[in-house]
Amino acid sequence: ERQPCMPMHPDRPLVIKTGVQFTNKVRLLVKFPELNYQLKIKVCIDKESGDVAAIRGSRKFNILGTNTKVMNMEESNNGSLSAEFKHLVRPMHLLLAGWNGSLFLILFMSNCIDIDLILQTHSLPVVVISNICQMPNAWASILWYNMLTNHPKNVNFFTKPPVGTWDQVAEVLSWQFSSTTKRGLTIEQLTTLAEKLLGPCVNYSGCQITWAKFCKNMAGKGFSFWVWLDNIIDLVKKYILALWNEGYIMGFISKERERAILSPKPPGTFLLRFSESSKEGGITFTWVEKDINGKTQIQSVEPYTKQQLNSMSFAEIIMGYKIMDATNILVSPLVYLFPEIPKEDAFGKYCRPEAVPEPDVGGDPMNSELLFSFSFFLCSDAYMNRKHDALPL
Amino acid sequence: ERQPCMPMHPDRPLVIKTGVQFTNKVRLLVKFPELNYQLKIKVCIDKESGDVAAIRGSRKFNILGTNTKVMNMEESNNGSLSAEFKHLVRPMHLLLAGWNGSLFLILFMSNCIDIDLILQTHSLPVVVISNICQMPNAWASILWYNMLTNHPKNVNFFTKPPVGTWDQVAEVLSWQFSSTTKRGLTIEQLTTLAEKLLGPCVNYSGCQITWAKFCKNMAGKGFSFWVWLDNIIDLVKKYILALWNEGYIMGFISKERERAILSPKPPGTFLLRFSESSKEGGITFTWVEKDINGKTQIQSVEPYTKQQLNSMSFAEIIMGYKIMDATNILVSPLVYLFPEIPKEDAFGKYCRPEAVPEPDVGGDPMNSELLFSFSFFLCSDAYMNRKHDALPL
DNA sequence: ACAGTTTCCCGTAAATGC
DNA sequence: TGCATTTACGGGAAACTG
Repeated sequence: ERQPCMPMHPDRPLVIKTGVQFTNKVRLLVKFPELNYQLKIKVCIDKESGDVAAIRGSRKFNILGTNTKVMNMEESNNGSLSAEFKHLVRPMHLLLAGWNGSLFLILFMSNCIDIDLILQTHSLPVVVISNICQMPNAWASILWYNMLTNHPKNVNFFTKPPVGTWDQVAEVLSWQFSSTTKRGLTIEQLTTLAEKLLGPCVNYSGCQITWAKFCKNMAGKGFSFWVWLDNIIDLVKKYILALWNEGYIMGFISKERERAILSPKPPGTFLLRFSESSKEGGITFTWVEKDINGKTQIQSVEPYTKQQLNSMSFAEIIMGYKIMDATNILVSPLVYLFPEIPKEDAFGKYCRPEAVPEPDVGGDPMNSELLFSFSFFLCSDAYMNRKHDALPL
Repeated sequence: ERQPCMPMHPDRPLVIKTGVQFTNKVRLLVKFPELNYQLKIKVCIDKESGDVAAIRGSRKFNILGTNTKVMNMEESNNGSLSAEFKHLVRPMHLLLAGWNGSLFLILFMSNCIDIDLILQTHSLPVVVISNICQMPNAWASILWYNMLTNHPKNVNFFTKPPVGTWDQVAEVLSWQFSSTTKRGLTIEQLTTLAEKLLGPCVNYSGCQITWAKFCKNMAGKGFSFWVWLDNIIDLVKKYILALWNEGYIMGFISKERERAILSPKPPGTFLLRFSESSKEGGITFTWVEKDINGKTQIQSVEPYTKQQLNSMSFAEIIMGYKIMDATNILVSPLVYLFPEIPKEDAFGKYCRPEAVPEPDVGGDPMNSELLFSFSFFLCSDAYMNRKHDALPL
């Protein structure tokens, strides 16, 4: 049977794209020998509560493919029953009421109605998207939900989304980096982000952040804080992963603080920072130089975009960057990566034969506990990865 | 009702991609007033002959969407009957036996069996592809078929594909340029192509070219003559259309002839030519210069690819190209476009504000006659454009 | 093993709906 | 009218298959 190719976002469970396959395995954690070979599981997707009653009158979503399966013995797992649903494609019309209300449940029910417990379970709330461009917002919803509630099926969560504290948000943001790269966010980086969300403040701990602050357009900008940050995460993963993993990218630093830490440094000292104005994610460098009068100047280039990084690696750009000096000679203004790493030491090894980025980054993107929900004795791995990702339960 | 967006290849009828919509209109050219409002047309796709008998036992292709339509009065067209089939999506399994045998027919049949003529028609043979990367080969099949036969439905044409003469092939090749740009191929360009196909020869007229020569991998190369040329056509259309339309691109010229015509010219004379080694389509320039000893040298750069032309237009590349001269000063080796057009006159206007290519190129890619087939009184526009292209019949 | 063919699905652009 | 959302489909890459 055909295996789908690796999707771009295997690390973002609980988001389903219409027309894209996903799989889901249901296991029976308790053995009922008399039920072997006759337990059927039906799957459907709905906003309802999970009661069997709600299944009638079900509407809006079509789950394509077989939606009923007979559970069978699992070889690997001490003989417990399981059923794996594949090909749950789901393409057609749905009535999403905007992002806020668009949480759904995937329901699993058994045909076992002759014993007096109803075997059923469901996923955590999922978000359905129709185009990959909706992934950032969808993932933001998943993050906010799991950050702020342990409720297993509150599909109306976003009708009045709770506020989070900066401490919670900070943990989630750092985790978004650490789960897909080898490095999370430092206190300094997080403080810069806090200032971006909340304005200047002595201590951000305990400050409240609304869903709107997190995911609605920032004042005067055409994009939200999260979309901006998510594009930076994407930039890091695809273009500058090695440099990020090495810790060479300060990334999030305010212009004021940048000036403060660079000014005392010798000319040629530079740091790498993300663009604040670009929605698409950009990275630039800022360096110290002395002007003709010997006055210290802080300079930087226009941020590099993903397009530009396609044709040359950022390490090569840094190593090769030259400007015209006062005597009309081309010189590199970049000498020491802040605080004082010679740029050759930091970036030389990523230049020569074509800086090969390391695409293998491990890490579970979401605390496993959050992703499972139990109801009676049925268990669904709500971690709805595509088929390549065998989930050890 | 939704209109699909403009496909990339509206100029390549008779090629159908699985999963992509196409439309087809059937008209009744003779009026039978008593038949109005009760004439139904059924469509199907098959390798068979077009006999009604062949419809039973039809298999392999699913035409999705409504495959039966009632013909209705056409407002614009003096009250004749017509039926337009939209959404003839066709996605699933088929049994193609390789490119050679993969011609199919689209059959249209009416329900009118109470009068003793059977109203039916069919398309010219079509090629079904499953990925756009198969388009070049598919289009080559269509070209070869229509170049060499007038048979309306010889689906077995490629079981023993006839040879063509160079004269026929030359006409088709030139037409591939003239139908999508404002300029066909000159005798000189065609002669270069003939030499590539047939080797050195005094007079190519009457020489025979096999299907294999045209469409199977060239000796020692991983691609066919046609794939190479088609990628050049694509390069021209997408990246250097204006320059091509102006006639600035000599393009096809052998290295020997290039040397012969450039050598007598003053240093700085250059011409533009396509890469012979790149499957993907590349363009380069070759110029005359004098070496330190005053000896005439012919120089050229590595061909520019589509990737590189994405970030800078070819005109800008030409205008900005500089090399280090003997005294270590950057100079442009390009002065006169062959024979003696100052490069500023030719390319200056395509540089400044971002060379805006003119995407509007008219021209019917294929002689209309070839594209229609008639059977009794039904007529199908086998020119299966997507919906944007209203076909004046 | 391999090459021809199909499937998968992202990402841009266009169309649609609200 | 504008914005949110969906559809269309090219294109790169993986998977499949004879």
